[in-house]
Amino acid sequence: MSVTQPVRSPRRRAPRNSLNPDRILDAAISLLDRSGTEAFTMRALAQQLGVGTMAVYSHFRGKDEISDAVAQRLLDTIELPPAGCAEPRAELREVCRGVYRLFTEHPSALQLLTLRPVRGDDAITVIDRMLGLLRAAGLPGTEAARAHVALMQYTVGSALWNTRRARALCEEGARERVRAKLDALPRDRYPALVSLAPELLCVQDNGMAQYERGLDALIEGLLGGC
Amino acid sequence: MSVTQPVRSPRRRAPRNSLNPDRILDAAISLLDRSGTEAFTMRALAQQLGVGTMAVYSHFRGKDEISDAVAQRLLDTIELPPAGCAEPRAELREVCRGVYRLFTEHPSALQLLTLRPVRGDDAITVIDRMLGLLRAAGLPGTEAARAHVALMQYTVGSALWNTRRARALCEEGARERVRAKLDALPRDRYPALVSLAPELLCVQDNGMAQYERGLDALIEGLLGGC
DNA sequence: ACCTGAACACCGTTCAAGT
DNA sequence: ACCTGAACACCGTTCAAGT
Repeated sequence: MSVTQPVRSPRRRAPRNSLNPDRILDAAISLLDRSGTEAFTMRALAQQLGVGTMAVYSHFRGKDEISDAVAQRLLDTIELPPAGCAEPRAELREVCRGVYRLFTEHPSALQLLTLRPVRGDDAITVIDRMLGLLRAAGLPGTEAARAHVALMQYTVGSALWNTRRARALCEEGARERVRAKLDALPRDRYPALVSLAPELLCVQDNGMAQYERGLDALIEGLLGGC
Repeated sequence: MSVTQPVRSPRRRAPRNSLNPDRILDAAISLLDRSGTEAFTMRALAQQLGVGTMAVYSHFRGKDEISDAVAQRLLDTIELPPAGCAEPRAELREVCRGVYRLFTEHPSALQLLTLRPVRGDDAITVIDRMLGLLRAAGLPGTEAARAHVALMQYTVGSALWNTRRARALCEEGARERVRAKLDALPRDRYPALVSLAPELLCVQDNGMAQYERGLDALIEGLLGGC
């Protein structure tokens, strides 16, 4: 028997300084967006970078530090409307939509944030912007703070709800199973649910539209007659 | 050298049928509440039950099935107010508060739900109840479905936000670090944030009160003049 | 049938070593 | 300094074996 060369990836030694924090974060985000938090592994990350597993540790203390940096970087990419582009109420709406969009476009960012308290995970610019708009809309200080937190909570909850649903529907025959379950429900025990089942399914298929409806209601309730 | 007995846990063979699904779920919930999802391990679970790791597999297909069952069980323990105890609006509020309370009392339940799509994770009774109340409050079918989803999203988001914050504050000196960071912010770049920093911190220290404020606003916005 | 330990294929990370 | 593979202490789960 002759000695054969290894078939799988006879990876050469990576050239010096080919790796840097930015390249690592790019790869991490792409990996997370493509395959989710479960597949986000130091080994997978290194492989995507074409580098030995331990090479990453020269640039980050460990996986947690990478996760923190990813979260921070994504939060900083939230797209905000130009300042003063509309009346405060409408502009506020746009800011919230920007936050929602980020979280639905990067579902794993949201998961990262929920999994573990993240160091310095504040989207400072966004917070300041929202608070300013709430004050401009006529809310006194404490009320503005309260309203801001409520808006963020609703936004995070909506994004989470929708990505969860999206993931669940990916499974084979999930839609049919839900349908069958709803149809099998005793009408006399759950009258409202059974009669509104189609509406419920339809509403949830329309993530962004549903988010905006609730957002309008929440803003209306928070700002009131201001 | 003499052969010594093993010092650590010379656990006897567990008596037959001492284990059952309910006991396992109890242990799982207590473990999750006490130590969080990170410590929720098949090995830790078995140890808490005083049993070999593989014993659990005689009752559940695997960890995922246990997680599903835990989620289902917790959702079924949501405490609801007696039906017809108040006018629909007030009763609806109570139902939402019940959902919020469950999620803040069992933070890991929320994490379980966000980590993975869970089979049959519907709190059927709660959904039916909320839909019924929304209709009783005067909303037409589609609007009731929309409102229900919005309320759940806000509730989940609030609970998540607060447990996250609670966990973050557990860390040594976390409070001081946040304070310092806010103080170090340039006032001219983030005027609203800097001036409202105290209010922001205060609002977030008051989870349930903040939740109820936002809830009232949301219900107000959703039901409007109904 | 129910419970067991050994073993397997993973994971994050430590360490000593190469360049 | 940056990158490497081997090794360690974990994890969920498969398997063959005990009672």
